Amino acid sequence: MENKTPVTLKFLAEKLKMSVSTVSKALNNYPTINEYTKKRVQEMARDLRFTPNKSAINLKERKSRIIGIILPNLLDQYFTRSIAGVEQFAMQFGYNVIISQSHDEFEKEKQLADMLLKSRVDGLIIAISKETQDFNHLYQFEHMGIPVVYYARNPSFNLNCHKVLGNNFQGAYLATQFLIQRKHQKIAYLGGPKMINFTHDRFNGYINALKDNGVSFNTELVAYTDFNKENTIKAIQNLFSHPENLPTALVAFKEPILFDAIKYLKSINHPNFSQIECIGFGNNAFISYLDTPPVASVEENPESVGENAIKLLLQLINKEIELDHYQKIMVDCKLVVH
Amino acid sequence: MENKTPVTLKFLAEKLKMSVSTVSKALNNYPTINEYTKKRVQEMARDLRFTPNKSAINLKERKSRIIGIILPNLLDQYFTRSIAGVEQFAMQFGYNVIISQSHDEFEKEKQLADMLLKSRVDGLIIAISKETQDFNHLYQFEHMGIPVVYYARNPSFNLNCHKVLGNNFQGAYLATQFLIQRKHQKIAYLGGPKMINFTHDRFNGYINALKDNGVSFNTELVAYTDFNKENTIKAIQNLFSHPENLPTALVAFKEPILFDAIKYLKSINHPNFSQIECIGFGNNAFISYLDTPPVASVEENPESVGENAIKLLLQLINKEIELDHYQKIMVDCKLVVH
DNA sequence: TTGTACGCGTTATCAG
DNA sequence: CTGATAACGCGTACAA
Repeated sequence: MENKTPVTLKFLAEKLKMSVSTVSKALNNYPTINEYTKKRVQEMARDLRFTPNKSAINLKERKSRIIGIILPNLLDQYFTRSIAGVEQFAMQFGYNVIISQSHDEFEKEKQLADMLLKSRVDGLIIAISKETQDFNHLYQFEHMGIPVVYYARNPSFNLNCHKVLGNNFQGAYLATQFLIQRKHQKIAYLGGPKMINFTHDRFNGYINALKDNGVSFNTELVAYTDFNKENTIKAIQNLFSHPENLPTALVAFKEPILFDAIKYLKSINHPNFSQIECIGFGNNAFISYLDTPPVASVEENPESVGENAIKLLLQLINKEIELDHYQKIMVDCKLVVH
Repeated sequence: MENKTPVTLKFLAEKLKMSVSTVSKALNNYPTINEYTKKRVQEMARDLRFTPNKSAINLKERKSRIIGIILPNLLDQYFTRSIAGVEQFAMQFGYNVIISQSHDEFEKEKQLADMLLKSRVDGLIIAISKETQDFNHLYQFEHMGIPVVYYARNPSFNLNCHKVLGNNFQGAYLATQFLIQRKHQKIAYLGGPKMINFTHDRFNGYINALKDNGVSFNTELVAYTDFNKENTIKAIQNLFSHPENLPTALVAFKEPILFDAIKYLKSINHPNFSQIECIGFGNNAFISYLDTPPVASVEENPESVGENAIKLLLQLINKEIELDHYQKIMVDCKLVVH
């Protein structure tokens, strides 16, 4: 099946003994083209499987109808779920989506940003890597008039940018309040890496829920970990090391980490294990398979976060919102009781 | 920050009072350009943040250095894991990757294929949707000389194409053999949707392991389900409905389904529950949190499947392998004991 | 060593 | 109703 000559407009035109412009117009259903001519052209195009070259169109139109997404990790369900929200809306408005993962590395993120810039995406949605402190690779986009929406992960506080974020404060507040209503007074908080700045918001939600409900706060009930299992165990050991302040409940910043914690407590046969009630962020589908599941989960609605991000981005692309009129959208969490 | 004039080669040339071609050559480090000129051009390009327009280059070079990936679902860890293998290798050879999900719908898959075709990807890696029977949308690629590698999911038997598949036969064989070695004689097989054709391979692996080890086969020990929990429960009820043929072990085609099965058996307090040993395909990371985990998992090495797919695709792109010299690569599974 | 001219595939303008 | 022509941004033979 030789294919020396790609099927282009010119090729069709030669076959049909017409001009390239007529062929183009016929295919695009211009009203000024004779019906019979249209038929001929369109049939020939179909038979020869003519496929318009998007690069040529992009070049001409000076836009690509492509949205770029950069996210840290496709193995994290939060992000894959968020994509669904983006995709659906983008498609609906005639945009395609390029998904790429930074693996939480700054260098990789920069590389991906450059590639998307060269591809002249019409907009970028990004959840920054945990290493990202410098934003030059992203400023470039705005410098070229390409809108960027930061989502899921909050960049440094004083950065002027468009953001769509989960309401971490409210999520942690809900969780803590729920546990208080279940008569817990010693509620521990297990936080995440401090450089991920939603850690603070969640902590504040926890603190405020305590305060608003008249439960006293105790630093012995707070510990931090990262995504490393051993560090989580250390943190848990810490939390449970004060006999006069033994936690009866636990709020954790992320579910898999919570699972590690539960597993550990169970493994050491913690005396009050069966009374301890836990809540984590995530609402992982696997919870239904656990024998000692968390009492509830903070559902972060990542699809909705993605949807809000793409909606905002499309408004920016269509200039319904000024590029430098920075928006901040918060998506509320929901408490799901198991 | 106005940006009326996009920074193009022409723009740079005017600024520098040189010709466009000189600028182009300088940026591409042509040996025929004076060192001093190069310096000037490159500095100016950097200062003005010149970013080459990929559409223009694609048009000129008649290729995009982009690989398209279509897969059914980003929520399935098998597929997201497989992407890692593809990405790494593609990047290394200067290719970028466009990931898109068909949501296991034929129409969506067709739509995505068309868009990738228009984008003139240099190659396509696809795990077909479960609805895909017709392959015209994929033939188009080969018709235009663009190689396609089918991976993870096996298209209909008599389709001539390049394939990279998990060795499902071997995986099921390993699992069954392992259970036999642990003295099981009544090993049930829980298969998946019949239209997903690896179901047959796995069943054959099961059968052959039985035969090779002198264990008799019994149809009462075989049932099929899909991804619906209720159907799984029905299948399990079926398997355990013959008192004279009660399974003591179970091989399941996919882990989440196996978890449903285990959960059900536990919920009804099946008398010999604690003796039953199970193995499923997947090796899900959450297994470590289960109280009654499968005794082992069939690790399908999706990263390796992805890696083999991209390697093959690159060979096809580089014409190291003829487009119509169809290849079939099998990636072995590994048994992981928990 | 640098510049000129052309073409990649498409669409839009304007003339016929 | 149809066709010639220019332009989008870039790379490269060929000319100077």
